[in-house]
Amino acid sequence: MSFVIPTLKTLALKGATKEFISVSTRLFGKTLGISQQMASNRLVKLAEMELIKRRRSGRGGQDILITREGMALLRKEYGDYQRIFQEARDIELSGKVSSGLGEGQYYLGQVEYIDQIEQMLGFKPFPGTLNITVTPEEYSKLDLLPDSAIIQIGGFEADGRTFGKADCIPASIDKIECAIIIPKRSHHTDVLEIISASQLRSKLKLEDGDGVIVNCKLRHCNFEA
Amino acid sequence: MSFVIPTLKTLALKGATKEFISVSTRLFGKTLGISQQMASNRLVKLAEMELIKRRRSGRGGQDILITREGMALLRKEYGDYQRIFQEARDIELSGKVSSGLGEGQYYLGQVEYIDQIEQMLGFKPFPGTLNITVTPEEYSKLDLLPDSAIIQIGGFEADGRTFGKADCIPASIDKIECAIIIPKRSHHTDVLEIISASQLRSKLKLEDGDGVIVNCKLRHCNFEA
DNA sequence: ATTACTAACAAGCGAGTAC
DNA sequence: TGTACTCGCTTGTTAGTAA
Repeated sequence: MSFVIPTLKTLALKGATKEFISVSTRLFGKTLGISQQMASNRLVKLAEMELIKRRRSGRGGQDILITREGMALLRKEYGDYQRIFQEARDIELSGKVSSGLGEGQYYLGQVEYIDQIEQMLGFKPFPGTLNITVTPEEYSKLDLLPDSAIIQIGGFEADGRTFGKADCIPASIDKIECAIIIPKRSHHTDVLEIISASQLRSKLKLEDGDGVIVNCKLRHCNFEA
Repeated sequence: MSFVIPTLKTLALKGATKEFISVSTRLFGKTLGISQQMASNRLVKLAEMELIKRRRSGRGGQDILITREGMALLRKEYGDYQRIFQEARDIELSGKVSSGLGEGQYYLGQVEYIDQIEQMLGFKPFPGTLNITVTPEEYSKLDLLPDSAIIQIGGFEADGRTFGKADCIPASIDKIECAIIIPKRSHHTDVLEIISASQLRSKLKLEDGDGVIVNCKLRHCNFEA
């Protein structure tokens, strides 16, 4: 699957990031230095992976648009290069405090999750989340994070039910240590759920609609064991 | 050769950009999701291509450092992503006017070169170059340019001599149209040679040591024919 | 513990071709 | 024009192993 990134990148450079662009397999193959057949094959596979959307256009042609997942892949790649050239400005997400129970809330009622969070993040979470509504553009900044910045919370089974996995991203709000928690299954793109050792809403005197900035913590990545 | 970029990128993320880092083929393979043998193989090939430098370190280990050529490759890749995410700030190189005959000068005495420049760049070059001394860091910004921004001037033979190729990059200085000319063979990393329709030195009233900024022109890239 | 060879296998690729 | 299938050939990959 080593062709995925270069192929996607080439499509992105042609402008398939925002709208459908017309792509012929012959010309596309030429720009990639491969045959028409392989170009066709790659587009088929990319479509199967749901990294691009394809649409037939009159007399045999086709139009291509990169999906959200595809863009997330490219954005992560971009983040890598920013880090290489040390222009990785800190990743900050800004949004507004909002009410409503998120799914992350649910995690804080399960002992297995609480124990994992305490062990992995170093604090015992307050049993409640602070919800922050962000724009999809802000949300997509999370894709810039390297894998090393993401802490996986494992799922488990209890009472015959399965409890899913979640990603945690260590962060801070107004210098207060916290973490973004993202349940693996559910894909919102507009609300961040924040956990912390204390109740952030009262500690920071936040009310619905107040603007907040979440600073994601980056760690240096080393070889894995 | 599709492994080159991902392998180099991984090494860069580990810190092989500035100094030798210790790399074991087993662990390196693990981070790349390939076998120890393949990791070894890739490092050998990267070294053959002179994209990395290798050095043995005690009891079988090895140290890796990415070469200038390797970094140039990564920087070009980085430029692509900047363009995808539309954060491609204009590429500007700043330096100081200097004297001395550059090699580019030589091109402007050959009719075959003059004709090509006029045809490709749209102006008949003044028979002399403006030399601009830049830091290696500034110079390396040229690696961010996409291939589509670079115009190739072909070589030729005459009088039993071979005359080499050159790259031209359309640019401007103080809104005056010009181009950077880079002979293919010679690798300076500290002086830019500028050609233009008129004598820039007199037109812009420049003297040795004056600071100038060269703005590279980017064109939109489309599918090639 | 290393690195890197060889041999067997798998995956990637392009030519030819059908639609 | 266009896409995409099958079929050989080539290349990439791993296991086993030597150093």
